[in-house]
Amino acid sequence: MRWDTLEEEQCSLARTVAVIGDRWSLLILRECFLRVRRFEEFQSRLGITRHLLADRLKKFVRYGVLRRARYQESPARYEYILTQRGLDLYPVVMSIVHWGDTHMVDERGRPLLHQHKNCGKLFDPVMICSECGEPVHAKQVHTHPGPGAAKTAQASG
Amino acid sequence: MRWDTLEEEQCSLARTVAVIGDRWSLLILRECFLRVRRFEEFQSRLGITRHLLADRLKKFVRYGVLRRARYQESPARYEYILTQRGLDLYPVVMSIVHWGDTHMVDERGRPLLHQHKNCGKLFDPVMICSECGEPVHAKQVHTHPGPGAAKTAQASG
DNA sequence: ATTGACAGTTCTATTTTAGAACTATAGACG
DNA sequence: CGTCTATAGTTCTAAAATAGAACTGTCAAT
Repeated sequence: MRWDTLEEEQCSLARTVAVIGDRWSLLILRECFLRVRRFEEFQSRLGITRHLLADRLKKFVRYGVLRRARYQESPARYEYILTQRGLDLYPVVMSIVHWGDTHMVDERGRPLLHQHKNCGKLFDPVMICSECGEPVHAKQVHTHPGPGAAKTAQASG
Repeated sequence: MRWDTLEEEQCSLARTVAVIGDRWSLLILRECFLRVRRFEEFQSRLGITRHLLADRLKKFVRYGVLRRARYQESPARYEYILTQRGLDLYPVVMSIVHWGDTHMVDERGRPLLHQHKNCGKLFDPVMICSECGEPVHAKQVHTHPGPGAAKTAQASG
């Protein structure tokens, strides 16, 4: 398997991994959700090399996760803003953060707390079933091939 | 930033990314949730090089995501089984799959459908607030420094 | 005695990433 | 006018990670 064919796989996980499945992409995405938008700010907060940052931002724009918006004329300056497609990655980011909060914190506790504006409380994300509303756990799920499944027996998810 | 210090960052996302934040790790994890447990089966399903597979499995064992269990004596043979810590990564995997199902499918549709055994229906994962039970979206969340926050202003999530 | 299954390890070539320097535009400073 | 700073990149070489293939060791079956 080559990485440039990853997005062509018959697997929604593999295709998403083609977009966000490397370390810098996920860290850049974190910054996006913390309202960072500009090249210099991404670079200085993350310590990423400018080369890679430019590459990853281009990739996100290409996949429609970010859009490049001019915020100033002469000299033209651009910032990177989450699209709806990018905002839809929020559950991915939050579930990653939540696993870290649960399993990777040190004795000092969580680095960041999340407040739900709607109810005002500090919260954790919970994954529920869209149909019955109950929390879903790995062992309660059966998978079946869907319409886009590969013909041959193949890993998909 | 060097990758070996990623897990020491004051950020639950960065620490989790140290565990699962590369392409092969996420694909291996997918296979784990599809009940794959053995070296040869991971290798043949994924096409990953044996070198990297051995490396990633060791890393998962080191982080407590998988445990290496002997399933046969003479010759000793081992398989890799999700721990509770590993099972807790299910929301991460499902949210990635769901984003792919929403934004990356081709005209044939989803490769895989998910059935919730409890209610019997095909479902999508939905992220809700643990406190009020309502779906949570990016723009409805405020973040605050927690007890484990770095002293200096720093990106965390 | 040979083959095959299984779970790795070891080796070299290629690709990716790190780290630093460089480019370009334009306003502010003196 | 000439220099400095801010911003958003691009280009270059060195180091690290990954790809791809071959090899190791144990034991059962033929």
